[in-house]
Amino acid sequence: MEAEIKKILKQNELSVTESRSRILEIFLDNKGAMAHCDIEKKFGEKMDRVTVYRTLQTFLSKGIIHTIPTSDSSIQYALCKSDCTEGHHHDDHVHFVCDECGTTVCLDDITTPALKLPKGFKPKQVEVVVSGTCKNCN
Amino acid sequence: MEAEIKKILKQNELSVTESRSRILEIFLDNKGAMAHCDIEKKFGEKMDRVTVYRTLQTFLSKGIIHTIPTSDSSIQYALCKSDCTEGHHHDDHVHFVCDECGTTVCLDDITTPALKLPKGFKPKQVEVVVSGTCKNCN
DNA sequence: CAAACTATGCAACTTTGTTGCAAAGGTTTT
DNA sequence: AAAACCTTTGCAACAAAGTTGCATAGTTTG
Repeated sequence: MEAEIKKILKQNELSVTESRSRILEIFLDNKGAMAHCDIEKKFGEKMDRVTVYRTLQTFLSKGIIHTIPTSDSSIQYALCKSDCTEGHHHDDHVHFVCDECGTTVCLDDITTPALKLPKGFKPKQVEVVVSGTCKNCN
Repeated sequence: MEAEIKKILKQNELSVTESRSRILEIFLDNKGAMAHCDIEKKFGEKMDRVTVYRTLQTFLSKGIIHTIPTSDSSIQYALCKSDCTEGHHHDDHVHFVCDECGTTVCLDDITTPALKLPKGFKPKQVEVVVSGTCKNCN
């Protein structure tokens, strides 16, 4: 586990620090998506809020994590699949938000469908977020 | 126009006030989606921030407007089609966000596709947000 | 191990969203 | 058309979320 974390950070040309390792560990443990505040709560007072913000920013720009659109004002973050590299994401999977337990998961095997758009619109990325009841709450 | 605004408010059992009329007018003018701050800017100091928040909340709960999920922490609001009533929305259309001009539009004629989900997942609503270049920026 | 560089934590601040309450505005009744 | 009634608005004060600059602590490289 620790080796895996180190590997991911080094692959992305990031220095291996305690904060980064611990945040990355949480993402690896917890397969679902997390908002900033979820991460903050996990640490209590052991880590500064600012560090969490900056670490998430760094992970985002390196393509280690990606964001998931939501209808409230929270930003959900989730681990990218291993074949995501800087500037070359594979964010073409469907996301599922459970109305009961509130968790967000990536359905990595369900790819976003092709869509017919009106004339003049050139699509670059398609985001799909399905809400309903998840496997565990059913 | 004024008559139209009055009609919509009365249909939804809302008293016809200046703030509500003016916010609704902006939505009718400006066919695209708007975030809270866009609306605030349009008024300058003529309307209190709190009033904008409360008016949007009211319009949301009555089904006059709906929210559009985003990957940043802003919430986008857009007018519902006229066949939306309280508690019975028709939010099954695709949204398009332009990377160039930043505007968000509802593609009312493109409905969200049916999706095959893994076993145990029960979908209730499907949100689709496409980003790319819009008709005007092409 | 030391020098060079980068990340962290703190403080101060800005922005965004919420709540209670008195005053102003809309609606209804007569 | 005015009074009584109810709802909405604006203000103030607050809470939460996010940002920035800078000194200190931690990491990496030679």
